[in-house]
Formats: sequence, structure tokens, C-alpha cells
Amino acid sequence: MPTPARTSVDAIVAAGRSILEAEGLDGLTMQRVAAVVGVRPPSLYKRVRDRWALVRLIVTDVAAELATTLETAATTGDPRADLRALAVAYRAFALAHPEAHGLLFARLPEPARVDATLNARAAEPILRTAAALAGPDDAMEAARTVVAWANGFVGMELAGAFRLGGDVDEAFDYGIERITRSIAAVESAEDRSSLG
Amino acid sequence: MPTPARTSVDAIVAAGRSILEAEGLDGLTMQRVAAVVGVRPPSLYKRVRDRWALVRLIVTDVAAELATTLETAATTGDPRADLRALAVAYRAFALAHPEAHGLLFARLPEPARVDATLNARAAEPILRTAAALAGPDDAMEAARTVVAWANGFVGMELAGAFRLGGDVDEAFDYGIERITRSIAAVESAEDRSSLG
DNA sequence: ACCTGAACACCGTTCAAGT
DNA sequence: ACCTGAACACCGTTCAAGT
Repeated sequence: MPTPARTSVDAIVAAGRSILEAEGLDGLTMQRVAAVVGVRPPSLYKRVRDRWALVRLIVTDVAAELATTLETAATTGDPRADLRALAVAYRAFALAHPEAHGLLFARLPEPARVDATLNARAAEPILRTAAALAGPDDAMEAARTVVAWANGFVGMELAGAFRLGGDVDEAFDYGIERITRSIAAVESAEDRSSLG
Repeated sequence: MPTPARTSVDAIVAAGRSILEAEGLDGLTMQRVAAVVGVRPPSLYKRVRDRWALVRLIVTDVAAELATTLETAATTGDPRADLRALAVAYRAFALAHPEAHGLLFARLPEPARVDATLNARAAEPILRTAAALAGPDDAMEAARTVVAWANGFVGMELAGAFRLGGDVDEAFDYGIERITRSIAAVESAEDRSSLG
């Protein structure tokens, strides 16, 4: 006799994300997840293969949310303004979901790695903006430079690595401004005057 | 009746580092460490408070090694060449010790966090070089821009995040060159000609 | 079909008892 | 002093038995 489902993959992923954010990856246990969705731990294995598969589902969820956030962040049409908006949106996302963001770029075992196409979707707005700024030939290198900087910046911020004083917001502003300038194929008038 | 010590903190840390690099943080268990150093797990608690304290000792060891590596990397006296040398040395260190490097910037629980003074020692060569290039007023922001970029770049490289094709070495070269140029207080002659 | 208790292998950690 | 076996609480995972 069939029994009605008492939970769902969506509920499990949602519970997992909230536990992850509250207690970190170590706190994300199958037992905690089961307790939150209201089943016994063995029942989770009807929906997800194992804990790493659950982590993969969570990371995928986070990556999709980030991709959507970035897609809606670059809207002005001016590549310089768009690049700054992308960096600001990315940083805000990371600070709002520190554990989830950490997982996005953590060294995870193969079964927890997110699909490459999703990776591409999140990268697309940056790649497009970088191409507009640096020209098609340098687009990939320019995009990687921006992404590496932004990723490293918020990663260090979240890891508490900026411990030598100074204003972190100021360093962020300085960074995005200099990097934008450096990957631009042609200097703007302001660049020349401020460099003089 | 006193018993001769059968292991040492140094041996435990060394074993821990080698297990970490071979099997990742999840594989770094007190049981594996005990087996490698040749004692039973409870004996480890005579030398380290708990597993996170051991992680802290390991991270401290790695950070000290990185600091020494960076200190000996910037030697030409030319800040542009030194900055590139620092970036190259940092990347080589990270690629040679991927798990250890990952730990260096991971979101670790408080008891595993490394001492701030060691942080400062590792940052010093970069801060000095950035100051020579960007001037004293922008030194901190410039150093943070370089460090964020380098850290993000190798972090993404190690996490397998560069999956859209293109040459990763080329992106690294492009990045360090553009960032160096962008934080320099005064343009060099080559900058002007290549920007023209 | 889905859920569960029981079970197994593993882990971190404590502690009394050994030398 | 240091080391150990035994023990406890916890974890991931499997599986036969329930509905």
C-alpha cells in the first residue's frame, strides 16, 4: 500500500541551506536535515544518494540564485557602470550568504561539484561586460581578472583575512575602479586626468 | 614512574599536513594522525587540545612557510618585477600545497584561526612592494587589490572554477600585468605605448 | 511506495587504570 | 608523566520489516 510522501527534495534542499548558513558545512548533517524536514535520517536516502549529493543540490541552488542576481545587476548599458554594479551585487550576495558562497568556491569532492553549464550561466554577464570593456580578444582574460579579484576580495573578507586595519569598503572601491580602468581597451578622459 | 614520550607536537603536525594534503580536511582525522605517528588516538590529547587546535597548528605551519616563501621572492628592487615575482611565487606555493592553501583562506571556526601577527608577516613583502608602486597613501588598498586578485585566481584555479576554456597561464599573465599597471602611481613608458 | 528501528562502521573525546 | 582500553555521544549509511 503506497504511502504519501512526507517530504520532498525541495524541502530537503531548503532545510539544508538554512542549516548550512546557520551552522556551517560541519553542522550540515543528515540527522539535522532529517529533523528539520520531519523524517528519520534513513528516509532522506530515498531522495538524495548521500550527503555529498545533497551538498551538490545546495550548491546548485546557490549558484542558480547567484546567476540570477548577476543577470539582473548589469542594466545600464555602460560597461564601466555595469562592471561596478556586478561587483557590488556579487559582494552583497556573498556577504548575505557567507557559508553558501564559501561552498561555491570550496574544494569539494567530485560528487558535490556543480554542473559546468550553471557555472557558465553565472559567468555570462561578467564575460559580456568584460568583452564590451576590453574588446573581444581580451574578453576571457579580462573577465577572469575581474572575477578573480572580486572572488578573492569577498573570500578574504569573509574569512576575516583583512586584519591589518584600513577601510575595507574603501579598498573595494579602489579595487573595482583600478581594475575597470586596467582592462579597458581605451582610457576614458577621467582616467587620464586622475592619472596625471 | 615517568614514561618516555613516544611522539611530539612536531611529529603530529607533520603527519597532519601530509594527511591533509593527501586526503583533504575531511580525511584529517585524529585516528589517522594517531596511526601515522604511532600512538592511540587518546594520546594525541596530551599534546593538542582537540582537532581544531591541531588544524590551527597546521595552518600556522603553512602560513609561516608561505611567509618565508614570499619574503625570499621579492629581490630585484624593481617594484614591478617584484610584484610579479610575488604573484608567481604565491601561485606556485598554492599549486604545490592545494589543500594547505585552501585551509589558509577557509572559513574556519574561531579555535582554528591563525594568529594575526603571522598574517601580518606574510602580508609584509606585498605591502612593501605595493607601497613602492602605488605610493604610501594607497599602499594598503593597492596591496589588498593585488592579494585579492592573486588569492581569487589560485583559489578558483584550485577549485576547478576555470571551466570555460582559454589558457589559464595567459589569464594569470594578463592579470598581474594589468593590475601592476593599474596600481602604479605613475605610468611607465611601456604602459603608454601599449595603451596607445 | 515510502517510512522506520536496528544495526554497522566510523569519528571525537574523556577518563580511570596501567607502566 | 605518558599511554591505553573502554566507554559515550555522535555521525553516515544500509536494510529488512512495517504501513
